[in-house]
Amino acid sequence: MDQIIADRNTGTSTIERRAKLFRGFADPSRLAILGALCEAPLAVHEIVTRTELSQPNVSNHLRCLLDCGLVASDRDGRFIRYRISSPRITALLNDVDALLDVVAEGVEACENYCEGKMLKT
Amino acid sequence: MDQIIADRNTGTSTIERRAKLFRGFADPSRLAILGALCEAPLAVHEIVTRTELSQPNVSNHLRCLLDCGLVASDRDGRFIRYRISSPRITALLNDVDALLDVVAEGVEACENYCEGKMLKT
DNA sequence: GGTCCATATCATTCCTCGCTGATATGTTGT
DNA sequence: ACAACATATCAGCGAGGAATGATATGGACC
Repeated sequence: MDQIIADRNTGTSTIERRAKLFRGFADPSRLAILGALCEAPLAVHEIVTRTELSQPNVSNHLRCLLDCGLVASDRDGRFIRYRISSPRITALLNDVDALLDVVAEGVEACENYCEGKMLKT
Repeated sequence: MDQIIADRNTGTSTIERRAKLFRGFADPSRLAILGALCEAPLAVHEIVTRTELSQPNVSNHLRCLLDCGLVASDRDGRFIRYRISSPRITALLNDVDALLDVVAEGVEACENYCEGKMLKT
């Protein structure tokens, strides 16, 4: 718990880094995108089709995921193909599912905070 | 990606469950609390001292974490001792640190979204 | 070069959530 | 029963960010 106040000089502590990374995953749209990319690399319009999200919305989230280093992109003709940047990401998603097996009902029940937004349509 | 639209009847799809769980971790205050509890079970006032968060704030977050099943509580005299509910949680936190080793700079650089809030003081 | 398609950007709106301050509940010891 | 401490609850404020619609960029093919 020393690290709670550590890195105060750098402006971003270990905890804040963790929180920021978690935030990257804490959105249904981004999870839908990552889930689709976990199966295969996809171009933007393919992601749009599969997730049924709007194109600007997907593009915005992809930029966020790209800046965060969670996905990578390669130009492929007129398309830009996105892919998961590291197998650690799929590993993390699997761990979350494993944890959900234990705490699923609890998470559903939590109405105070973490109400969250729903995936559109 | 069929599961994106699955469970529409239940109101909560797999993706939304995942997002909700991630949200539980996507806050510096809750991460500080969980980090402290990972080392040892603690009473509320001890968490307040270590994290330097306000007492109502800690209490609110603990309620959220308790409802979500991420922590458990036992009465111990006039104290209420909180503890991590499952070793899978510490495992998840370790995975996040492992992923951070890879994408740390990227996450720091992401200014578009996920600006996040800082830990107080 | 011009048109089409794929993708990115911008401004605005709306909603969620975290923090605070005051207060309520509850438990222990005298 | 009362005093003191530990914890929980509540209303209100403020900020961050997600989605939308319109628009801009940019490569590919004729």
